[in-house]
Amino acid sequence: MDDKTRPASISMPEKLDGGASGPMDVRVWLRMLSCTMTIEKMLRRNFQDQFNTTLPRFDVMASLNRHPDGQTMGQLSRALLVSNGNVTAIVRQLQEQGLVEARADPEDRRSSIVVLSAAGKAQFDQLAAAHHRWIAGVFAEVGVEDQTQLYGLLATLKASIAGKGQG
Amino acid sequence: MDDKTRPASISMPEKLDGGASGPMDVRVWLRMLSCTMTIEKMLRRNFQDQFNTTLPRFDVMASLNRHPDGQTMGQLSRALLVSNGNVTAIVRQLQEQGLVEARADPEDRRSSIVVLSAAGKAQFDQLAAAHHRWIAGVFAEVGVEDQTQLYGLLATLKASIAGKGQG
DNA sequence: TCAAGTTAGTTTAGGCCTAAAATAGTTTTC
DNA sequence: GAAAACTATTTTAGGCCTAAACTAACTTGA
Repeated sequence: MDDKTRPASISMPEKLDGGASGPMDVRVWLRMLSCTMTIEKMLRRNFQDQFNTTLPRFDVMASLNRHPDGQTMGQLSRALLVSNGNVTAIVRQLQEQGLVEARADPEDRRSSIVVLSAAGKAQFDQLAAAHHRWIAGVFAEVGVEDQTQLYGLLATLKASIAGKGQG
Repeated sequence: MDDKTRPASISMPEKLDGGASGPMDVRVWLRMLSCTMTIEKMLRRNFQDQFNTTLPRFDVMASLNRHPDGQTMGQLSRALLVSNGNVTAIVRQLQEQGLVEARADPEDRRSSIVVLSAAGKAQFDQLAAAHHRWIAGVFAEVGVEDQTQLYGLLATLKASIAGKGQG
């Protein structure tokens, strides 16, 4: 295959995380975007290569794992912040693989309640362990103090975002 | 339209940024992911609503703006960390709108060199100004000290990522 | 009651993205 | 100089994602 098709799997987008030019807020944003995209890309690739699954499917399974009684499509959509139609497609795939099951909602015939199957739960445990290993690898050289500080600063950013409209 | 289709435009994915459970590194990752996705979503929506364009197209234009002599498809692909085929499609769209031009590479007939057109440059200036306003809005309540600290911590993370393989 | 409005979910059209295969041009090596 | 290897790019198949249109079912209120 043409190996140039695939960007280096664990390198930073140099041009995106521009050196030291421009206003500080934009520089922070570009660096955060660059880190996030790089990690996300690594996760996607690892999920694909090692488990033949995808990050969005993992996200759905993780959400269902936190809700043993199941969730409706709408609850999944809101929890994961993806569109309703998108959830439809992802859940359908998980259903085809027997990883989740849908049962009728006794209180609302429009809804069905999606739950992790036994097979899904078993697979999720493996996925979650691997996911944690991968994240730990990425943060290996960030001390726990720095992690805590980062966590706090991101809370500040999160609050700032919440306070802002569209611009 | 069904307004539930569209997730709240500027809220956080509660379930993703889980409360205070799990290992610190995963918590940091989920919070960073959540902030990044929220900001990215806001940018996409604003680009769409206010300029009828998209973030990837802006990224290509930004890269070309930094390279007045133009870039080949491969250079764009590497700079933006997206696949070659993807660059092909985005550049084609920009070409159709007259925002970029492609000229033959005199030294390699396989390549063409893409440059921002005059119209493209003019539009980019507007887009960049708006982009900066939006980012400034998001970081409005994050003090410059905090921004600097965040920038440094992300550098640490970036170095940690670079030091790690696939897991 | 029953029409109007609301809500849950699916479908559709279209953009983004990747990996892999295919095409075309360039370089290397014998 | 020609075959082999390599490189730049495009094409294709398929997953992710959204907004908007649509269907079906529930709720409300006169």
